[in-house]
Amino acid sequence: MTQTVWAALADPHRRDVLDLLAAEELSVGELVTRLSLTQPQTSKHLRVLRDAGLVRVRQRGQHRIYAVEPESLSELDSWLATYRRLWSRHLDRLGEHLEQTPQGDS
Amino acid sequence: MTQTVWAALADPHRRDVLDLLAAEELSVGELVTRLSLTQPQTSKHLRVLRDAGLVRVRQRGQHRIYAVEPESLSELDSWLATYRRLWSRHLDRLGEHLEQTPQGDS
DNA sequence: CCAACATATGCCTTGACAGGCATATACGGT
DNA sequence: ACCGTATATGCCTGTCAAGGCATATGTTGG
Repeated sequence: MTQTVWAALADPHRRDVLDLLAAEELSVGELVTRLSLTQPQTSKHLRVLRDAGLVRVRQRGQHRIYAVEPESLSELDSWLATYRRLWSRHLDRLGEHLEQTPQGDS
Repeated sequence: MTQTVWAALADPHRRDVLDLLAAEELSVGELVTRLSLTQPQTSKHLRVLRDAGLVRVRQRGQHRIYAVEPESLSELDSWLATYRRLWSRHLDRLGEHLEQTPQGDS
C-alpha cells in the first residue's frame, strides 16, 4: 500500500509528472509534450501514479485529464514528521529556526 | 543527488532502519536483531543510506554506531511543500474548523 | 602476531522495472 | 459505420537492485 506510493515516487520521470500536475491539470498529450517522453512511457507512468492514488483522471472529450491527488502524500508527510522534529531541533541549536512552529516548541 | 535519497527511501527495509535510528543510535548488530535481517543485508542497506546522506556512522570500540542524518530529508520536505499547500487547501474547502475540533468523530 | 568478534564487501542468481515498439481500445466528427 | 485522434496495453529486452552466501576487513585483547 504505502509501498506503492514510495515506489511510484522513486522514479524521476514520475516526480516530473507530478510536479507538472501540481501546477495544473493536464492531458496525456500535454504531458508528453512538456516532458519529451514517449506517449506509451507517459501512459505507463500515469498508470503507476494512478495505482498509487497519486493522481486521478477524468475524461474530457477524447482527452483524459490528469490531476494530482495531493492527499495521498499526506502519509508521506506524517512519516516525515518524526524527522522534521529531529532536524528542526538541530536547527534550533543553531538559532536558525526562522519559521514559526504551529505547535509549541519542544 | 536527490535521486539517491528517493531511491534509498523506496526500500521498505531501509525505511525501517531509519525509523529505528530516528528513535536512537544503534550499532549494526542491534539493527540486525531488531529487524530480523541478515547482517550483510543490513550492512548493504546502511551503505545505501550512508551514500544518500541519510545516516552517519561513528566507531565505538569494535561497534559502528549509526545515527540518522535528519537534515538530508529537508529537501524531501520542501518538495512536499507544494503538495501540502494543495491538500490543505482542499481540507479548507471541507471546513477548516474541523482540525480545531479535538475529536472530529464521524 | 593470533584469536574472536563486529562489520563490510564480492560474487552470483533472480526478480522487478523502465524503455522501445507495435498494437489495441476509446472517443468524436462526418 | 468509417476515419483520425488520443490514450492504453502487451511483448520483448536490457539494466539494476536485493537477497543469499562466502569471505575480506577492521577492532580489541592476550
